[in-house]
Amino acid sequence: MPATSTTSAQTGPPSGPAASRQHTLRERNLRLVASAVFGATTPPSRADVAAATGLTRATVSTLVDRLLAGALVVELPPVAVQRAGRPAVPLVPAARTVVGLGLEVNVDYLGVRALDLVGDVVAERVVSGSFHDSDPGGVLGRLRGLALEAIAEVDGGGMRVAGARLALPGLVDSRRGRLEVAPNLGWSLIDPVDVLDLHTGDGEPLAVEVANEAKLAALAELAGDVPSSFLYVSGDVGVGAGIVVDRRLFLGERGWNGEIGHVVVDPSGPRCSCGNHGCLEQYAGKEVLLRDSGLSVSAPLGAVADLLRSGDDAAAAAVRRGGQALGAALATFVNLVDVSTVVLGGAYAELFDWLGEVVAETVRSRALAAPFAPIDVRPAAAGPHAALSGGAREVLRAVVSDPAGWV
Amino acid sequence: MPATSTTSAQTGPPSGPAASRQHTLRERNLRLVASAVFGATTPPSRADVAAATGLTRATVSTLVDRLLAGALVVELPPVAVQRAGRPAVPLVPAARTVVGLGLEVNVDYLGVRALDLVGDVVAERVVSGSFHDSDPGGVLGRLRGLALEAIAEVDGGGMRVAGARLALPGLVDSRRGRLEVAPNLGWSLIDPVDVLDLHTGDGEPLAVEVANEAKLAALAELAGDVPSSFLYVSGDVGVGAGIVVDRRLFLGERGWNGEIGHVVVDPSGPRCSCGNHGCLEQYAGKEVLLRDSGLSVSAPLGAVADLLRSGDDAAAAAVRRGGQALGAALATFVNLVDVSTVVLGGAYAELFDWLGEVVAETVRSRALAAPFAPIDVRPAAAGPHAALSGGAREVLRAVVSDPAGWV
DNA sequence: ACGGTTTGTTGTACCGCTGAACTATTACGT
DNA sequence: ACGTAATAGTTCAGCGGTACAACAAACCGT
Repeated sequence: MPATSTTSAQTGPPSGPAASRQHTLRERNLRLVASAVFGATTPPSRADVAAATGLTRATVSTLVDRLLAGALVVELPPVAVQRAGRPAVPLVPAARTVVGLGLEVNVDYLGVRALDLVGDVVAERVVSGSFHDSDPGGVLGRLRGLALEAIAEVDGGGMRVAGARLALPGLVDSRRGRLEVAPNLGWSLIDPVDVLDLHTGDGEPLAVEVANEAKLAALAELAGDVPSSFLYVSGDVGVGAGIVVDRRLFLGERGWNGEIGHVVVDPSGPRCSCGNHGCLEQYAGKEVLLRDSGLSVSAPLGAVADLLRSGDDAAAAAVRRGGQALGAALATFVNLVDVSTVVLGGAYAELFDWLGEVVAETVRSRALAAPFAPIDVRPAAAGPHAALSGGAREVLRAVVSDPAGWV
Repeated sequence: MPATSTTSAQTGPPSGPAASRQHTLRERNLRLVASAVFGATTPPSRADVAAATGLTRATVSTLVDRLLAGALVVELPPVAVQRAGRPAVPLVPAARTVVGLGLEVNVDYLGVRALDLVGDVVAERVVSGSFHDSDPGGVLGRLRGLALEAIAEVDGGGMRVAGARLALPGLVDSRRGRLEVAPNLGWSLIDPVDVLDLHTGDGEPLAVEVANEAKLAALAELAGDVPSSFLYVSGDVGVGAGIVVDRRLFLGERGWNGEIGHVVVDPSGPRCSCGNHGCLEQYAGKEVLLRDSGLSVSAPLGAVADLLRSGDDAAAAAVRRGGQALGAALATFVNLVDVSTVVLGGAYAELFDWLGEVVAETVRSRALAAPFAPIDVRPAAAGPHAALSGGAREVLRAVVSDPAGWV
């Protein structure tokens, strides 16, 4: 439609929320029903869903039928409950029908993981390596190979791939799918989506969105027993964070938030690569912890844990110093965004037994809201390569929150 | 309805989003139309609204009729535009029909302001004073008196009061309407809504919500030409902030975010009342700026401006030091929440001519995202007592975003 | 004066939810 | 064994709300 150059008002094009038509009701209620089924602790019946959502059983029935047709939900055999009345048909997320793909390139590994709606891993490829100052094209080509294998496997099982998320350790413009800079990879100004050029089994182009690694790892925590709002801190060479409020990522203006690694802990401290002095990374970065423990910066973090277990003084001091710095930076973080739970992931999860208490004490003594709402510091519950699961989950969340597009 | 003790599923009560029925469409589209009229730069016609929203002219007509009936919108006389066709009827927000009430208790004044949908001030009462370590009951009683005067005035003009927001300089639990603590007032654990006990002209109880002063002041900036996401920093005795993303306040878990005053600028700095060392308030708080300029801590801030104008060295040094500290803290803030515009309000707006450049330079040199998206530092555009306008605007925003409740 | 153009209104069709009646399937009491 | 109560799920008329198309209103240019 050409611009009809209607004059007068400058209300602009339909930019904001769209008009609600009849089918908008369908979409919204379909999402409501899907959320009720996917979010329930016990497989609910249609009647349960009706009670939980406020819709009538009639409406729920038609909506559930649609979800069944789309293979997002399946019926379990009616369970004989000791009670009068027709037995209920439990509804559960469908296994192995629709999957989300998580992709990741990190400093020491790259990988792919496919999750289905139940949360099961249905395909996975992870390879270790060292990707410091690596060649983006080559590395992404390898990742593409892994992804194609996973897609083929998933496709062979008769499943559909709903989409993919690529996790990268750097500043990502999610909107344009562009990596601005990833210092630890030595990458800058890359359009990884073009390089990956992924397609589903039937040739359709596969939607790949790019996001920061720590933020997707944060989302992986939602699979476990975690409050609806928390900070997730991913300790690695760099230190990044994801802010989750109400089970959703808070991204700020462009998704470049959570850069806790460059909170200045002490302006008279050592110089950081970012140009400032005394950034958190200079106290609690993985390489610093290794070095101050008397190990090689390329050693695995488990070596520090081994030293700590054997009572090594240098390692204990390094971890103590790092923990205090991390606690101080987290107190600032908590004061600025107001979240009462902190999840320590990555290297910090591995060292939690020695690090947790120091961090918790420091945060609690410095956070303003601590007297009113105690701050919980806990280790990450998601397994290794959390960003893979987080990315896959995010794809599936989009499916559940807009089932209309998949039925 | 008693708990029917239905067994099986634990989907719980209808807690999340409610079911969408036919009238949900109405509500949503009514909001859409209202937003189109209220957000337009030029008074739009029904046809313009239809084009902007994607609704048909028929639907827009019926919805506009409802807004006209509810006196949220009025028609202007058709303007003879030099063009073929029937002249359009411009629609504008209705003046002096519905008002929002902003209330505030601060350290050196208390007041009430009533704004109508056009943004005009239709009633205002502000009294100066010193409320350091004051008696909550007495002060809130005085505020109640001012509010009653304003309500009577508004009511006499035939307007309806849609609600009220109370701004307080402290930690507020917005959900429960409770003030946890306001150090500079010397208040703690107050339920101001009960004390105020406000009613509209026709005896209905008036909904009063409590919020932090800096956050409401931030919302006042939305009246002017400001990007949709920004940080607002309110410099006074304490230093607070509001985070606005997408023209909405980001509140974190409980609305206790933005406590930039206690970002540690230098851990070897002077001790702060919060228990830490080297908090921003110890460098850029109003009293520190006055003291370091060689003035009494109770002097008005204009005195510092006078000294600066006359080229006083001590004042210049104090402001320079404060500006650098503020810039450093803001860089941390920007790194953690990702917002590319910083609005300096309160004392900092008054001193912007001398402070702005130092702050901007410091932020730009330290914020990680600065090379990719330059950070704009600007003075607040809202007038004095910004929180009053922000609170009133917030009430009206609620009306516009749910017009169904007011027609 | 008359066709062309844009605005706003009227009436019909259609879509999706509700509510009530109906069927299906179990438990329980006699 | 049989009827009654209880619960789950389905069917169908009714109704609210939007779209679409036709129409009336008010202006322009020639």
